[in-house]
Amino acid sequence: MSDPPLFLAADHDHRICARAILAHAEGVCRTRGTRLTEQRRRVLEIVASSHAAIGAYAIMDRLKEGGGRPAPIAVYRALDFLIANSLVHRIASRNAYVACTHLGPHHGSQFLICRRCGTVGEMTSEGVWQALVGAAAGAGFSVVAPVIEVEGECAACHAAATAAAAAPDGAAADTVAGA
Amino acid sequence: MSDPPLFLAADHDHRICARAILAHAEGVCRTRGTRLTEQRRRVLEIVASSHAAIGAYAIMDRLKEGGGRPAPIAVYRALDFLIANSLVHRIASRNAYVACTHLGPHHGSQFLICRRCGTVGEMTSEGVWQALVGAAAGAGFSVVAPVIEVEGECAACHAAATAAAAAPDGAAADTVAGA
DNA sequence: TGCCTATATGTTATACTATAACATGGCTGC
DNA sequence: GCAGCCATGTTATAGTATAACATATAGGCA
Repeated sequence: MSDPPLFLAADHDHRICARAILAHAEGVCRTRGTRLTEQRRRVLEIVASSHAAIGAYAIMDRLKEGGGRPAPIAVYRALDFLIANSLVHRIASRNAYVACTHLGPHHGSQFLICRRCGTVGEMTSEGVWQALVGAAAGAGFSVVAPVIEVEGECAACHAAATAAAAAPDGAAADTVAGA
Repeated sequence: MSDPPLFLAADHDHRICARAILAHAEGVCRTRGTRLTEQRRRVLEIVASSHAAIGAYAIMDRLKEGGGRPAPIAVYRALDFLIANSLVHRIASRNAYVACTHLGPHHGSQFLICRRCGTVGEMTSEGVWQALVGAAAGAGFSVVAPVIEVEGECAACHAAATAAAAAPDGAAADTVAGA
């Protein structure tokens, strides 16, 4: 079990992540005979430009920076394609989208969404899957497509918040926690 | 472990469910000193009128049948109150709402949504919770508010679909499965 | 090559979901 | 009564997603 960490340090070189995601997408499309068109590629690049989820209209705004005047439907079409090919995931609880970082076959991811920094970690826990399928089966329910999106705190933000709370009256306290 | 079944038979007397939900709501409000106003009660009645999730605008339409002309915000305010008091749950993956049927204290429900009949079963599996918290902790993530919404098939619909698929060329096949 | 077809994109309009901002009403405790 | 809080009314708008139809482009095949 040498899974890569779900949450990378804030100062990691994100270009490496983005490149890996794009390279993977090209491979997937080549294998399946589908087309990673310029528009789809640009949407994927934008979605993959950070580990936070991004909304469809924010994607559209980013596309406009490139000079075009895309309509919402263009973004949704690209997202539909990317989601159908498991290159992007929809975060239903946020109406937003993240690039898939689990670059291999698997059934069902769980998304860990940090409430402070917004970073989304994609987890594929066999234990969670089995617990869920087992519990559902106990109710006679057969699982098809689980949506598991967990709001919480990533390690870095949790540590920062804890440190801020412990500080007696430091100026840093409200820059992180706010409450 | 004598939990009530998550999915009741299609022909169950739903008035009993609805009455229990309303009675529970009255008890909760009495205990907390909050007010189950007429508007909130009517919204809860509508949400509790079936075990399927219902959208905010469908609730509004149902309210109109009663003669009023409620604005969307009125429905959302009532829903906010009901959700804050754990009397109603939001199904993020559907932008819809269901009445809480787990009438006691608990942390985090899992929702099983039948793709055929739309019925939502509310499950509170300790095993799923522990698996999720444990797996998240392995990534240094502390869980605050999980959203677990599982699309699948309830036992009744699964049985009906299986029977239809097994029938050689029965007329009933496409009335259930469609594909 | 040139046509044909399937797929992708453009264009316009609209549906669906949710909230902001401010005014009004009504209950409760003094 | 009235002060304060909570709930509701009213109007407007923000945010998310899709329908319907026209056009363009890539790639296969005669």
